[in-house]
Amino acid sequence: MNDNKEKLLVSARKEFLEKGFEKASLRKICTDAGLTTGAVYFFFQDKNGLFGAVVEEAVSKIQEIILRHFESEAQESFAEYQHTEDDHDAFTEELISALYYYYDTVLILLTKAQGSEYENFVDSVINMVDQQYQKVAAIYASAYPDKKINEYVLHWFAHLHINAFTHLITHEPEEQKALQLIRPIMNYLIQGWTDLILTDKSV
Amino acid sequence: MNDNKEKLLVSARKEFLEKGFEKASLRKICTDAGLTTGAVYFFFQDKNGLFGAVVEEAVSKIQEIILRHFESEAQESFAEYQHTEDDHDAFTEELISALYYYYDTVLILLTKAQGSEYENFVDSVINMVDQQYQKVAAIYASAYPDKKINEYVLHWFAHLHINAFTHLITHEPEEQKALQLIRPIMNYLIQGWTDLILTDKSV
Amino acid sequence: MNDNKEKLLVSARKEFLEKGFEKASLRKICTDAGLTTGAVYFFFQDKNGLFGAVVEEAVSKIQEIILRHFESEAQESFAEYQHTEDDHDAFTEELISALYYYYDTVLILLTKAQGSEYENFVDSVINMVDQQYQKVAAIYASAYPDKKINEYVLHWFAHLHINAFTHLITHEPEEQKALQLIRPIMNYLIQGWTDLILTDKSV
Amino acid sequence: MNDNKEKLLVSARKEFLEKGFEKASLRKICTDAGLTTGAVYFFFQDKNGLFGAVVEEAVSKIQEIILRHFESEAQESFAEYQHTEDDHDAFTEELISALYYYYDTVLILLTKAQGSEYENFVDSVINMVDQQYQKVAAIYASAYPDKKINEYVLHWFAHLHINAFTHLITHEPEEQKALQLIRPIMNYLIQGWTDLILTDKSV
DNA sequence: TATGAATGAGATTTCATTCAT
DNA sequence: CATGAATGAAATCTCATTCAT
Repeated sequence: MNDNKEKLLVSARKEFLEKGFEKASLRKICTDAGLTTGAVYFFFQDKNGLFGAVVEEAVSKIQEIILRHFESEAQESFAEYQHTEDDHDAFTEELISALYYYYDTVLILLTKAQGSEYENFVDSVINMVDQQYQKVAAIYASAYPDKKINEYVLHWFAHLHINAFTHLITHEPEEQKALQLIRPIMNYLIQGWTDLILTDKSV
Repeated sequence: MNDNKEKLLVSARKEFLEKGFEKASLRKICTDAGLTTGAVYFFFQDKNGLFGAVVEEAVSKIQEIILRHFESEAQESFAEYQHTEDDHDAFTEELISALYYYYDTVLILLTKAQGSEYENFVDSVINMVDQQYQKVAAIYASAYPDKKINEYVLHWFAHLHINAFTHLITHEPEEQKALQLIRPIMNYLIQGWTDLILTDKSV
Repeated sequence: MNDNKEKLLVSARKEFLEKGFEKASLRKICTDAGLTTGAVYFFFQDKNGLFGAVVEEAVSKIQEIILRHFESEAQESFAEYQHTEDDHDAFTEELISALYYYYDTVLILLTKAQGSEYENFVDSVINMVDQQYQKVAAIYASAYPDKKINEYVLHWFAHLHINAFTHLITHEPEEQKALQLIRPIMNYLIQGWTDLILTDKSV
Repeated sequence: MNDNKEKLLVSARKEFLEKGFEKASLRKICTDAGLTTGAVYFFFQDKNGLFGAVVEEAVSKIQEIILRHFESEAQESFAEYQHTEDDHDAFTEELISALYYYYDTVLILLTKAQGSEYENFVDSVINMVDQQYQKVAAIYASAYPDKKINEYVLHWFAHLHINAFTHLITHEPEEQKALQLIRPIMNYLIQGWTDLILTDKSV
């Protein structure tokens, strides 16, 4: 890849992390990269395009991990589904690993994307999770005909699931510690699934 | 109170809600209120001052409710503390009531305050909760000498407690429904306290 | 005199001294005086009028002292003129006394009047001195027919004479010390008169 | 150097000379240069930066001349010091030459810099002179043990020395005439040194 | 491939002044 | 006698974007 493009990406990541998308100055990004203002427009469409280039690898990796996990879940029968705790752990670990691999970028995505085309990234991930949750909940529901799904709580849990990760990466900079911290939290979440999301139809 | 000041406040609230603090245009706020740009500076210090005037009532009401709840908790012995579920419900209801009373303003505070002097409002509330949690946890810990406190999870629960409310108000516009939704969630949170925050010292 | 008018003058003097005429804020002046913005326009024409009211007493006193001194000089014959050193001392003392009596106001007049109708006050005083110097020089010249007047130096001396006072008041806050300091300087100036201002016609 | 930058500098110098730093309008400067307002911010940091660019060459030239003169003085013994009148004349001429070379700019610096980063330029020059005067006075004092230094008059003479130049350039637009006028004045100043600055200790 | 220059629209803010009451 | 409200014009500055070279 072109040297200057890489320099631009590096200083852009730095600037976005410091100032956020909107307050980031293209002039400063270019100066820091040893280039001039117009250079950005050779390599990228515009400010948003630059931002996209900064985050796209992390974005697609994260999406890929989540999607893959969901697909594997989807192929399981309900009976199998009960025993996928190992899968779930593996998924959590892989996700954590990716989040910390792209640490700065993920931070940008989570806290500094306002105004950019990725400002809804977290929401979109939550939506993905939400849809998956709905599918899984439907399976559960068909297995327990006397239970019904609490839609709102289901949404909240999708939110919570992702929030557990975002809170972690914004508060614990070390991956190893993060891994230890996330486990009891995930268990707590799983427990909530059965306790909260499925409620008695009679109520 | 002056008529035009009120108009200014109304159109400011509208603009802040639509665009967020930073992208909100004073020009537009004033034009919408039928005034000229400089008028803001008669009634308020500056853009931040205007924002403050828009949110201050809600802010102090919310803080007052939380603080009052914490003080009442502080005056209870540990034995009593076990039986304060009613208090807790009352607190939750009062808070929900305030949040929905100041619906738009709360939404601004939660999602549109970036760049203003209130951009850390949610964090400051979480901190208040966090400190209270630490006190309560210390009481628990002294009651169960073989348990220790998981600090990170404690922080996360403070975050979660507030998040339960913010998620609610950003996803459920009707107060009555909100009240029904929040109850099982609060119970789930309380359960987490004993399950997650206090762990065996031996581990 | 009206109480509020007096208050206005006091806080105006303070503000002008701190910020200078242009940067002084009428709003602040009025607030400090416990009044509102429009009040100034009842008592005074405008900002310049207020400034004028602040300085006028000092201005006319200073002008009166100088003018009176010049008039007394004008009534003397050349022979007498040689012996007016005492007069000169008395003048110097009276001027110093007035300058320190109106200390703050004089400071404003000398260093903070830019932009006001009095921004040329010092220049106008220099002009008065200059004109007097021209008269006196003409008398000298007619007494010494082989000498001619160096016009530029004459101007500069007028400037210097005043500058000696302005430098003094801007650098020495105590009147007594000022009086001691000014004497040798005045002597030095007087000496320059004969040495510098009148030069040989042949040259 | 860029054409438009030069145009900007030219119209800025004109505007600063007419209105002074604070009242100068960037809009007008840019319009006069045939550019838009923002253009200034490509070439310069801000209004102050533009002002700096307008005056910096003159400033450093003037400082350099004064500093060089002081250094050469510093290397002389007291005996030699008595015979440096030629040096002094050369210095005066060089300074006058520079002042008139940068005529407009010097005028700006002397009378129109209020509010800019150069508003204390004259004072800083006076300070330089003052410090040099102190050194020289100390040499004199050690040569005449029965004399003491009059500090205030010393300061005033530093002021006067510079004032002689500023008065000249603000009142006499022709360099040749200026050169003729400054000589007797400098002599008068030198004479004052021995007469005024050193006084009998007994007094 | 990149530069350097410049645009143009917008932003907030300041302030003396006016005027109905 | 004074208030309180509002104006309106101007100010500096920021910035993504464009484009000829």
